[in-house]
Amino acid sequence: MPTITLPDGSTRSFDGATTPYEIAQSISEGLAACAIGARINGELTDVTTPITDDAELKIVTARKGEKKSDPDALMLIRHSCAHVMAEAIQRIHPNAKLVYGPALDTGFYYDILFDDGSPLSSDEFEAIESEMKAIIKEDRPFVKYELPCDEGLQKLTKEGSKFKIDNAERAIQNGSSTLSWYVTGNPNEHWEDLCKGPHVPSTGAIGAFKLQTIASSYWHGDSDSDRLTRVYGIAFVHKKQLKSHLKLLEEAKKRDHRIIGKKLGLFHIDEMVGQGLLLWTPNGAIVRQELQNFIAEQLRRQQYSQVFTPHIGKLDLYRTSGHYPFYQDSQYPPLIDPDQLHALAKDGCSCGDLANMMKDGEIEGYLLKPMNCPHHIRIFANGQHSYRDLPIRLAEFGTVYRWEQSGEISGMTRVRGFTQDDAHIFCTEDQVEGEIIGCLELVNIIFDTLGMHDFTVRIGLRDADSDKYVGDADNWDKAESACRTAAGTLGVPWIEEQGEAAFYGPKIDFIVNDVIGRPWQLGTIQVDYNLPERFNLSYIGKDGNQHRPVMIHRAPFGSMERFIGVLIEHFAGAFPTWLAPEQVRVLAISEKSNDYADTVHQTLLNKDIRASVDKSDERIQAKIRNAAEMKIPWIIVVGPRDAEGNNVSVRMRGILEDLGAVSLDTFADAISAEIKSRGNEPALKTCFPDVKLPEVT
RNA sequence: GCCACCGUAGCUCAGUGGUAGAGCGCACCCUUGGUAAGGGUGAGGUCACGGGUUCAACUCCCGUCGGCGGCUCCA
Repeated sequence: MPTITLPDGSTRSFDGATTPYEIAQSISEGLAACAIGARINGELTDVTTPITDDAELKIVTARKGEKKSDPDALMLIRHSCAHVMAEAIQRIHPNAKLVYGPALDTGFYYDILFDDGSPLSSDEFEAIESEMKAIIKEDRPFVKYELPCDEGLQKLTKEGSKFKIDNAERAIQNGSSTLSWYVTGNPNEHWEDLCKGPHVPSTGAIGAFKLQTIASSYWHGDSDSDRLTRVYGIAFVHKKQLKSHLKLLEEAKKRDHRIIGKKLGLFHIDEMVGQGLLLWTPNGAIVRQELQNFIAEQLRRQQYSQVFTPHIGKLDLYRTSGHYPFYQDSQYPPLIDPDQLHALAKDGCSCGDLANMMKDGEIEGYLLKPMNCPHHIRIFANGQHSYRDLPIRLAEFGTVYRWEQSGEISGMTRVRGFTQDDAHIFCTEDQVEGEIIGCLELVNIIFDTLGMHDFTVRIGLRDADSDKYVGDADNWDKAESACRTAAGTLGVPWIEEQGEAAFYGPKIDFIVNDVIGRPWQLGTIQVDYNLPERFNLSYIGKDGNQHRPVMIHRAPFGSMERFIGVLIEHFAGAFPTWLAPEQVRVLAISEKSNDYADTVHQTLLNKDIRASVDKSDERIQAKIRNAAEMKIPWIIVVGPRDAEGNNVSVRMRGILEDLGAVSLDTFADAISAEIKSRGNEPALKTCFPDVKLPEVT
């Protein structure tokens, strides 16, 4: 007599074993018709999964008209669509070996091995899609059958797919008592796949789908293992959702910083200079400089001391810090001391010998710095420090170089040379918490000013069972609790991850997503017990004895490159006035107004506004369009009418029409105030108090 | 680093085994126009680079470099 509790709290009793489908039917035929799955006691299941005991039940539905579908419904549909796709692919490529095909938040994929020398190409998408459509049209049921593990393994062994055998073995290892298959139709007649499920009741429940891209992956993510072909797709309850999703993706692509960066002339990556080595072009340099000025201002307020250090340092420095040779694979090779190089050449040293010497660290020379900390440490170590001097906060926009894997390099977000908004704080154990809070305050101010509220905070804690960590347990506990307390001051949700700490201390990371939904770690705050030890740092305490300071590494925005890359996408290139490379463009109505346009231009320049003037012989319509395309926040149009009254006619980015005329001085002062206040005193409000900003930019 | 795909004018892209095209941009000319593309003319390309096949390669094959999408990695 199972009693079923529904999400609204109501209960229903049944005489014997039942299923979510039967329960849905008992509620209404309409509900049953759109039921595609269920959650039984929180677990996602088929609609046909038997219920024998009391349970909490949620019926997962997919209705054609709904605007937004239940995430559970999408998971079911996508997972089922992966099956349909696999069946379609195997119809076309009978020898394709299926590996693994899960649903994702963003769609689904299936990993497939084509070992008969006929790799899949996206040219075949159309053919696959039409097979899939046929399967969906047939509306064949997803039928589950189970076998005992040994019997199931026997069956798989007979079929001979090591991938499926592996999947089954993993399932058994994870505690499955049986193995299950899903047949798309009638057992022994139609296509089947080893699968834990759950699935939609029948293929017809897959409302709309599209194959997206073809990529590659490794079996088990192991680069020495089989290379698989991964086909990505997306599926929805109905066509309309698919259409709007595809449109969203298209819009997102337009925000891609690589596209906007080119169009707005923000940066350039040159084949001749090198992969992953970013050239900041004049417009991008302005954005970076403004942002650095802003950060530097905050650092001064927080009593940081700015330092400058060179881009290279002796290998010994990095031997002491441990960066060399531990991280050799991700560093540019050392610059060998010229004298030693000549001597080695004279001795007939081969390239192989040299490579081995480098590997063993037996050479003299310099390293392009992979981190700024060793230099900053040597600044601290130069001289004696009293506890009264602490904390000492050394800040630098320090450029570092790392040999990132060639396949990883992309746009501004993954590069080989980048400038961190770096600082190292040397403090006492008791000061750690306050210093972390200070770092987070800075993060808050800057994210807030930029309107970036969509980020995740992750605290990396140590794994209590591991002995890979340096520093004593008490200090770790203190530092970890300091991270928690500090994170609590941010006012955004944060997650804790055990075992994610660096070996030398706990950390706080900030993660944002780019337009394509890829997560990027921006900044990080890390407590470090290791380097002070390695460099034997000390300060004189109240007791007159030497004590070891604690170090905090913090680069709240990570690198200027990645941060601005993300920022370009955040603003879709439409930077707020204070950051915009070109803040105002003055358009002369005709040649007759060129002189006045020059006057206006000069007035703006005198107020430190980044303005330009367009005196080309285009019509005003074209000039406006050109300026708008460049996402310039303010366009002012000047003609004889304006010249007469010493006015300017104003257009603001984001508002489609002409706002009307305002006096030149009023405008210039208002823009100037907006820039100086970094957007806190909007010029629109000053010049046109009645105009309201549209909600969406 | 690995796999798939791609590389044609400054940009976006079309194209073919017989030495190349469009739109935008650029230059010049006409136009002097009050709020999101006025008109005309012209200049620009060793078709990424290096080999090979061929009577002939931008096109086919191999390699290198670079891009893109993944996988793996990111102190």
